[in-house]
Amino acid sequence: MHRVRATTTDLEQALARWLDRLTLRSVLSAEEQQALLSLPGELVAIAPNRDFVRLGERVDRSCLIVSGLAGRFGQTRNGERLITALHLPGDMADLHSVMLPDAANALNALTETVIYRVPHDDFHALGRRFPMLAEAFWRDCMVDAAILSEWALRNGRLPAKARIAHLICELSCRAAVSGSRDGAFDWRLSQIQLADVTGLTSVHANRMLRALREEGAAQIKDRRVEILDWKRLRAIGEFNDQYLQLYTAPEQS
Amino acid sequence: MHRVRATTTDLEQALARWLDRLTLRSVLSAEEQQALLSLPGELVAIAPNRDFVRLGERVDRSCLIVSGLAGRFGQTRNGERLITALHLPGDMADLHSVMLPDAANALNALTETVIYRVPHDDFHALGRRFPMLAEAFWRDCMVDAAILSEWALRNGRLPAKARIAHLICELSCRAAVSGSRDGAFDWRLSQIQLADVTGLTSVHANRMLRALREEGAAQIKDRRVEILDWKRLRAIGEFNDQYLQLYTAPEQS
DNA sequence: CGTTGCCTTGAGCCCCTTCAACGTAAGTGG
DNA sequence: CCACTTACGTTGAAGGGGCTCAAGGCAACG
Repeated sequence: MHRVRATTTDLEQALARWLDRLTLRSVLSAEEQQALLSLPGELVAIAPNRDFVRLGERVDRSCLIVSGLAGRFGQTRNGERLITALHLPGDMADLHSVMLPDAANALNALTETVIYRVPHDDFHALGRRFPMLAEAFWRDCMVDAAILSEWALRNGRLPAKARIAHLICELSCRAAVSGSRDGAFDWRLSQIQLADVTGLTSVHANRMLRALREEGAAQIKDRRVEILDWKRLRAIGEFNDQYLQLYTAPEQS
Repeated sequence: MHRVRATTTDLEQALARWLDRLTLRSVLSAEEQQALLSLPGELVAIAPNRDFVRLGERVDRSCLIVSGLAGRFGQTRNGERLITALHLPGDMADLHSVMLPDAANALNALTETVIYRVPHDDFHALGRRFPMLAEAFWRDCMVDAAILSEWALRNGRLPAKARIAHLICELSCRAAVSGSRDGAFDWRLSQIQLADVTGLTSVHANRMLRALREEGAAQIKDRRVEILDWKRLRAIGEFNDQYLQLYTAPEQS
């Protein structure tokens, strides 16, 4: 973990994406938007497979994912792991820590990842100065909670193949490849990590990926996923993007 | 569903409990506390097994559980259900709907339940007048999210018996029977509902309950659970109450 | 050019499900 | 007070989805 220079455009892009996420569901004035984009912080590069928030640690900053991919990890006594959240560039991965600074889960870089650490104090200051921003933060956290709730249902009640199909659909939507649904996008998850997201073993995840490939739904190759038949994949995963709240018209409240 | 009279003391108690929940983690002035206790609303009794928030519905009020027990339900295409949250008296079951009014999950009365419907407008007004209350609301939602995250881990990576033991431990803590851990408390969940919480079938939930009874960990009888050996139950369920945030000293921020 | 991490495939087993039957308690209407 | 219904709990037998264990392949990397 070391400080990073020369990626300011990446940072601007990530902040802009987060702003997009917020304005998708909350109404923010130009001044509020500018204040958000001016949040101070520190760019840090994290090596693959390293925690940048450790379990039980008390944190005083939240992490915006600038590039790469991050996961929230839970772990049982005998070392089995479950990933309870995935965070793409433009996600404020642990905004919740502003309210609950004692990390109940570790945050781990699943690939080479660059994060931007923003002090909690600045969120508090911003929220106090602009109540609508405070609302937007709260709302953003609730979207993450809605995703988690969907994951609980998926991992609790869907069979293995459906779980994987569902995840592919979700990441396709969140990566905003949209437009043509039959397309391809970056897939940085190893099969081991995929298994940790879906509550399976990597052996079985592998077999289910094969099944999805053989029936022409989707295939993963060279760190990319190709969606061969969106409708079929969506049907297998019983996927409905409503919970992602992507089309919630923000309302003045 | 009909209006209710004559339970004003129950209501006061439930509001007081919710206030306790909040002040456990947030610092609130006397004025803020009074404002919270004065929240307007409507008392409604819900018959067992009835939804009081329907899937997809747009809601404009949040529900405080006054008495009874409520569950948040997810459902797969072929009708399998999963309960992703349980709410006891004193819980504002869908405070999150203040930020996301489109219900992504149904809320269901698991027993005869009385709720107190508080208009979203009043939360907004309160949050604007008292920023610390807005923070307390946000924080309260994050505690529910932390519980959900733990449930995802439990249902995704623990075997059946451990899942049930874990749930019993959690509800024991949340019901605040505390003090002596080896004790008894109300248990209103049928085995079918227990299975829907833990992602099992009721048949297997039944067998695991028998196992827990036979090894002297806990037993359920006549709508009550008796914890026979707290340490053993806790070990079986790999339970650690940290995620419940019960001992988080509230800090001035 | 050995090491390391990940993907792939096979064989056998087990936890949990499915299916089915029966018991019990509470409620309901005659 | 008694048939009838309904909901829930209990138990057995059999099957399957996913796990475990094991081996081997490939690509990247130092």
